[in-house]
Amino acid sequence: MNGNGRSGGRPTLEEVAVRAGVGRGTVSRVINGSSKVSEQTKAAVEAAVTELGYVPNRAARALAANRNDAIALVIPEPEARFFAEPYFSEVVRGVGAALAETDTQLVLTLAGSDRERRRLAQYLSGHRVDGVLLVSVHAGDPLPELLAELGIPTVISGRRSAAETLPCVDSDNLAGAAEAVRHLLDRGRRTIATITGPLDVYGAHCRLDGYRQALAAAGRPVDERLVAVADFTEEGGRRAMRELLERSPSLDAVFASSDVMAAGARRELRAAGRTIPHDVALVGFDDSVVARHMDPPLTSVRQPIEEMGRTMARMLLERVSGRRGSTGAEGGPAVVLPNRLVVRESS
Amino acid sequence: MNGNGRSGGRPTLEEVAVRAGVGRGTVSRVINGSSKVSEQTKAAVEAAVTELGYVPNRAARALAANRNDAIALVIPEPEARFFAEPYFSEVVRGVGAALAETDTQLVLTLAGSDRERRRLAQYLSGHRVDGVLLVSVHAGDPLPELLAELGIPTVISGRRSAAETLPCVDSDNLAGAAEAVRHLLDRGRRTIATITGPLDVYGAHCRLDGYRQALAAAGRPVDERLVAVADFTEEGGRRAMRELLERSPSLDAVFASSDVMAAGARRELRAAGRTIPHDVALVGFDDSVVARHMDPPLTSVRQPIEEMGRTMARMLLERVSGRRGSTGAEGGPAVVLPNRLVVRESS
DNA sequence: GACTACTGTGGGAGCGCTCCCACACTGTGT
DNA sequence: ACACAGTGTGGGAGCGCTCCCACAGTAGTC
Repeated sequence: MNGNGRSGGRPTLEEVAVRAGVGRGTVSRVINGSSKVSEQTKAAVEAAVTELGYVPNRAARALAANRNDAIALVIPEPEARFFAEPYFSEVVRGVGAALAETDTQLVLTLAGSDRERRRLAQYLSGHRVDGVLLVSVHAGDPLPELLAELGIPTVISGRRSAAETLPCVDSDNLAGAAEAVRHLLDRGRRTIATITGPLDVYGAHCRLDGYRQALAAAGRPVDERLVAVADFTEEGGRRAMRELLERSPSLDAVFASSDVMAAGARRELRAAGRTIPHDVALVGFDDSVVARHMDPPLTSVRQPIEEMGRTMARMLLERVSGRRGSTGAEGGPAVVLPNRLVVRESS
Repeated sequence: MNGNGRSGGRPTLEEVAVRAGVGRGTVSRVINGSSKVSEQTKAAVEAAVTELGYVPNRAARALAANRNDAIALVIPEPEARFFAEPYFSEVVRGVGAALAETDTQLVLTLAGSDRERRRLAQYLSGHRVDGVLLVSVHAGDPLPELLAELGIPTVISGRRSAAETLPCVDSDNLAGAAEAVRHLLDRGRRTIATITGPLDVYGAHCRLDGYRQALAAAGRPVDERLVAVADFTEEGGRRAMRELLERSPSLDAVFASSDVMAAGARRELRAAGRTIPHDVALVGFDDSVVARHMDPPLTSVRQPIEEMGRTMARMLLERVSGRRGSTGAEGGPAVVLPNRLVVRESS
């Protein structure tokens, strides 16, 4: 009937100890894979554990050991809407995969509205997680600093600037963009325009740099009239495309810094009577659902999002256990993963 | 330097009590909004709490009260890939919104591979969460039963059959499909075909029923040659469309039970030289990104996914606290939320 | 034979809460 | 005057662990 009845309840470590004919301490040592337990007693304890179906009580462990065996994944809500598409679930999958081996929980927290952010800050101050994974942090976000003050290990995805101080995992935006542009050059395109994201976003900036470097490497001059700045939205992509067509009607290729902007560009190109890829080749970035279902299917730069998630989680776990081992070693390494161009019919 | 130094550490309830000049019990009562505390002492305690920046220790609370203040959202991985698109993030957003008010954590668990499912079962047996949210459960899934045995409150999304026994939240698939078909009839379409999902999936079955009922209500006979069964994939949709065109070349409208299948159908229609919507009107289901970015943009039935998430979470919280209040009231209510047709250029 | 030097092991203390019993105090009725 | 319920309140006990000190046992050394 009730959940914690006398003898029917879940077994405790103490009961395991009695069953195995050893002390509590010994059982604890076995459970935690600690050293210095004779093979014999270890076997006895393990037998008792399986017989009783013992599962450690997480709360008790957390209380006694002053840790949580949980990390938080913080999702900035408003953004999520944009780049949510496969991104979100892929990150989660990667993180989940990395965590599957450990017995660390993944706690999901949304931080969209200001109210939610305040709650989050308060939540984190309660030290209810051992570490935090931050996805797509803005340059001015106070969260990383707060976490540093609280001494909570943090890993972010995507550098906020070239001089990122926090441990982070990023994809090689520059190389990805460069590859896209090189691909267009290889296809014989001569006048390649680009639609960028907001340039205060570091990733967007890198993609533009990649565009420039690829052209430069091919000995082509970079015509600034072929660069249009947008905001990662479809409407923005559309507007940018309109501008580009006006400024350089002779363009024959466009590299958009996101699939969604590419979708906007495609609409505008169609409206202007240009066919894809015949008149204008189009390449996007993200390799999202949008890319796969566009007409024609969009060539796009694929980020290894799942792997980024996995890497982030692993880095964080390392820092968590590192700190537990009293090392204060700061100075975050930045892991940069390669991107891959997925060629489809649009180019 | 270290995280749990002597006097710099986070304040405990006891310290709050001392500061406020009251006993521990009283502070606990105030914190938990419990009854029977005089306004005066309550104010004093609250002052002490803010002065000290007190945040209750979740682990201690969980241990003492034998609850977790956490619920799990179980995501069946393989599926996630398909219907992940906005679905996943929207559910999470809804659940998160509902949880924001309480101080319940959202723990995310993936259950893709068999190994992961075993780990999950083991995890859940540890009673580490107060309740579980199950997304898209298959008819034969043993998880619900396991949870019932463990006495862990559960809410699922989507009924597994007409006689769903578990508390669940679903969208009105039948009515949504019927509305889509009615819309096509209103547009003057005469020969409306449908592409269904696998019929052992209850939701797919309902959508087909909606199709039939709408036709019947309009006094149209249901021609079984206009029904093609597919599997929710794009390729399946394509194949089904091919069949339909062969069997009934004169069709002038198609209702597909998912946007992805509609995308497949669209490809096949194009290949067959039919224009959309001029020759054939097309309607999908889900109102996913695919629908918005299709060419032409796809009319689709929108499920209130975020609200479903919110509702699920609320139901679960209710059951969790209900059970805590020792009521064993079983017999799950099924909440069915209305769908809405989003009309775009494809019809 | 007494010394140190390990290796395993048992179990006390304590983590920060909640639960609940006991104890003031107030009133009200006899 | 006495008993009685009712309201606030204090604080003991205990949740199930981990940490760590103490101690028994064995082995090697002077």
